[in-house]
Amino acid sequence: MIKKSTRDSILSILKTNLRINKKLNDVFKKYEISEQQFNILRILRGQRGKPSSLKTIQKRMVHLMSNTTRLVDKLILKDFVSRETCESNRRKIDIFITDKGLKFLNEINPVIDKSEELMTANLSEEEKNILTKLLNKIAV
Amino acid sequence: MIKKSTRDSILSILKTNLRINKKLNDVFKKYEISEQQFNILRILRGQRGKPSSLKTIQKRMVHLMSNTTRLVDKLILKDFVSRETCESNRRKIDIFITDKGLKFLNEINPVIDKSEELMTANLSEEEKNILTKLLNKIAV
DNA sequence: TTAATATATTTGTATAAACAAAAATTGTAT
DNA sequence: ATACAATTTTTGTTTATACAAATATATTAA
Repeated sequence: MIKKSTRDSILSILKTNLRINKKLNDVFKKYEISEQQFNILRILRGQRGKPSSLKTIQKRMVHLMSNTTRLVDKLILKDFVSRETCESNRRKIDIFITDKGLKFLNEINPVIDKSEELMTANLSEEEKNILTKLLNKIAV
Repeated sequence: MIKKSTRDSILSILKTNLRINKKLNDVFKKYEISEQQFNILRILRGQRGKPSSLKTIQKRMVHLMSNTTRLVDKLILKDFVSRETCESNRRKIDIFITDKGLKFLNEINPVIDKSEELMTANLSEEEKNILTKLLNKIAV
């Protein structure tokens, strides 16, 4: 028999995740980008000019999924990233964020940030830290 | 500027959710059922013989999504649920769990329960309760 | 009764995801 | 050098998801 505290906590995580995603997706939808595309842009920005390979992006993505290729395709269509084959290892491709991509990020990022602050507004600093600590002990 | 505690806590929720889903999906995959189908079966079992409409199921589902019809289709193919139009309101359909569905649930449920207990094994009772309480204050 | 509105479900369609297999390149052992 | 394995990316295919529109029935108001 499963403990009530266990079931409740797991269920709360799943449900809270859904609520968060819903709120975030409202923003993403408004800016006509998907959450995954947004995450890729942020990973690329973090590189500060250095290129990333698909593999690197994939490893860092929150939603590690198979089709980074096609996600990047879509970002290229929007002219948010560029792609060229890596000189030193021609299996790899180098992916960069463009100025347009950076500009877009600068526009949407504060909106996302504000949404996240709002979502956690009922928690104190300490509570947020406790929450993070507890979550990091789950399913490790 | 977003607070580190905010970003960390939100990110922890998203990532923990992914880890949990991964573990649960391992079980679901082994039993050749999807998480959503499993949840529908549990909702139906909770009815103890009383029928549910699609609407009812949809409202109770963790992943409230549009296509409950097609999920039920799949459960019918497996002979886990039955469907008939409601006599008193012919817009509705009555959905029941079959004996085969119940038997299946009894088989997979303890495996899921055990997986959930394992995932939260690093937390005490009290910690799990705190976690649930904190999560329920987010994105409400 | 008829029309308008609301409710419940189904269907169509476009997009995304999961997964496996293929293709291209590199590294290694013999 | 050749063959074999490993790495990285791409492609194909099946299934799932989101969303809108369509269908069927019921309810309400004139």
